[in-house]
Amino acid sequence: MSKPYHHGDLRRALIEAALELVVESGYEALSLRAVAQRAGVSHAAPYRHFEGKAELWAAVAEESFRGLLASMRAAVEGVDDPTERHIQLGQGYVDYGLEHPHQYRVMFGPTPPEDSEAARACFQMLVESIQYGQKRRAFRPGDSMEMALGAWALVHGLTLLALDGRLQDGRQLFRRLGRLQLEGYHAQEDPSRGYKGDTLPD
Amino acid sequence: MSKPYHHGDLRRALIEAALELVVESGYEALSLRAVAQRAGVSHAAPYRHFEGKAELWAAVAEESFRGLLASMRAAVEGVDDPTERHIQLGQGYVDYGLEHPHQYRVMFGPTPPEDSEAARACFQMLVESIQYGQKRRAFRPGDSMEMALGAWALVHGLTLLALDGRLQDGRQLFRRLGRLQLEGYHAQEDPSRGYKGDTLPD
DNA sequence: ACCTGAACACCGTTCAAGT
DNA sequence: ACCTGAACACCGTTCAAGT
Repeated sequence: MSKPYHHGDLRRALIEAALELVVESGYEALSLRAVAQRAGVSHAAPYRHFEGKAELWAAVAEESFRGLLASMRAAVEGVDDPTERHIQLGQGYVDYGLEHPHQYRVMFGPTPPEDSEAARACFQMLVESIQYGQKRRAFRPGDSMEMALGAWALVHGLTLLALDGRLQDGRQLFRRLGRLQLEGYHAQEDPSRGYKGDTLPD
Repeated sequence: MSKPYHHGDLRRALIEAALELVVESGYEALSLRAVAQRAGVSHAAPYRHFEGKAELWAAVAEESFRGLLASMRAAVEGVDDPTERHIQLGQGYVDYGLEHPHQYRVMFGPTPPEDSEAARACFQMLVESIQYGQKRRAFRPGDSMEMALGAWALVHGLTLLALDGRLQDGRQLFRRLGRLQLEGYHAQEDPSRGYKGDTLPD
């Protein structure tokens, strides 16, 4: 009989082993040979399932993006107010990064996955949160993708600065800075600021 | 006679060699052995001047932060209007990152320098730009360090997303998003938003 | 089809030995 | 004081050989 990781799913076992390694020993400890050893196969075996180190890392990143997506989804669960919802979404993002520092480094490290489905879904959540606020006329009209990129840049930047030890309390800081950014996003009645009610997208 | 790099400044020569290597061959090619070879010494020689790879990388990062500082200084040269000045400052930041992608990755890579004088000076420029705008009552009062962190997170996040190929035109995008963030920072006469003229710091 | 073991060309780091 | 050369324990990747 074949061993557990020979159920035709050594690929899966290697990803699991890589995730464990990265969580335990950090970003730098992730070597193909160590992963293979943990999975109980020879150091050459992974090459039957991945083109090389980069592809295994991309798989770990994809897996982690799914975790990020889940954290964002959980954070907005049942929140209806557009501003609160958007803040919660950012909070879910920052929280995931702070709680999974090594994985976050893999996700945005030197070898980011090129076509990550989960990463796109995360960004899509930000875009939809903006559009939701625009539909309710809580946020100003405008390019929702662009405004979402601004939100992404803020949470991404804050998360990385916090992980680099350049921030005191990234979580608390985000709550305040997120609200501050939203002040710029809020609908403003003053016409001199360019608000035009009829340019709202559907 | 001793060779050029033995002028008691092999340390300097190693940093130069490392910078050249990182610019030419990128972030991943930076190995101690390659640096030593380029400087024309044995692979063990660097250990007389640096504790190890991390310390050499930190030196390269410090050098690069000085370049970032210069780019920011040049960008605000002669700009008096607080809003324009702040936008220019961010532009100088983003531009440096986009023009020196590999160095930027070293600066904020897995081994960020712990006590970087130049990095502190960069952040200080952001803080002072906020305070300058507050003094002229162009920006709302509030914790200038916190507002500067928001600005830093935005430019840092945008730069990294652009370097990861997740953005189309980081430069143009920053101009628009920088202005959008500043809308939140602008002084607002509406008292319901918490503006209090007398809480301005000196 | 899938995995192994040896091999190759690299690493970072250490250390006795040279000048 | 400063550098070298050999050595050690690691890498990623390739490939003939085994089952």
